[in-house]
Amino acid sequence: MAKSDAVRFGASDLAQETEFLLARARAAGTGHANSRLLTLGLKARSYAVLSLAASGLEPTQRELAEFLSLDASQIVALVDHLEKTQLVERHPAPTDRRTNVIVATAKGMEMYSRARDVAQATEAESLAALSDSEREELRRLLSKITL
Amino acid sequence: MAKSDAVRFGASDLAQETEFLLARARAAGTGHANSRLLTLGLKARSYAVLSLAASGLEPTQRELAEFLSLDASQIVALVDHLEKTQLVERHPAPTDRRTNVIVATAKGMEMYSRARDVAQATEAESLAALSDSEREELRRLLSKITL
DNA sequence: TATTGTTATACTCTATAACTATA
DNA sequence: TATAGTTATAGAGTATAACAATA
Repeated sequence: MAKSDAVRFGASDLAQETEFLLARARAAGTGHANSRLLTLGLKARSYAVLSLAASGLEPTQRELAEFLSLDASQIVALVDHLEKTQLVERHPAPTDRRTNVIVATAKGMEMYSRARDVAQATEAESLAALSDSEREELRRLLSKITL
Repeated sequence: MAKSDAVRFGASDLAQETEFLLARARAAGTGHANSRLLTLGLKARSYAVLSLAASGLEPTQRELAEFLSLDASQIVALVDHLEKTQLVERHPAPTDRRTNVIVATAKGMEMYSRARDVAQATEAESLAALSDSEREELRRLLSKITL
């Protein structure tokens, strides 16, 4: 049985469900991104944290948890790792001593620059079947339902 | 700090990445679907298996693994559970005694009918921000990159 | 030799609760 | 009382390798 025989299920009810297509697309996309980013010692999740740390927006850990749909305790582990590799730092917030603001170090900024190139190349590959205007439309629709 | 303060990151580079939006949309969608389907004793993954079992396409376990992007060993557990609750049956394939074909029982067909209604209602809710034509366009774009 | 289904195992991810220090 | 961060832990999801039966 050839590996591509399962394409016949493309006609199934399931394959018409947007939720299923969404899950399938992101499984493929995240898999791709993880294997590429791994060459830089990052994964999709630590890349996301690094990106926000490098944004200049000075996110707190609580904000990272909310925006990335992760639990606060997971952010601790991710920031621990990024801090250990000296890509980000925890800065005490001047207004609230309970709060840490996460900012990228110079090394982190440089790593982010490289990682973003990798991420964008990966994305282009994942969306290779779409035209430029279709990619733009997909992004528009996704941000409409998710932001 | 109010919970919705993290929307300010909507302007970040990360929020412009399709991969990130994809991951976010499916996390919300699968979460929704799981909690709704749980009232029927199903999850998104067992619903997907049941759907294909009920399709009349007679998938093998290997085909289920491939089409659902899951490992063969995970299919074993999912089919075990669905078989234990008498929603599907393993039928020996006439052409190859190694192979099982997974088919829905009468009870499974009836359950699928109800579960599909739930899944479609959930999907409509997840995509509430989109017009009908936008939903159709999103589905078209996703199936283009994933099938 | 290769493949289907199975079992076992380990690793990652995710969710929960409890604790501390601050507010 | 409530919140930010932390720790610990358990459950779910995922990946890998090895095995028996069959091709």
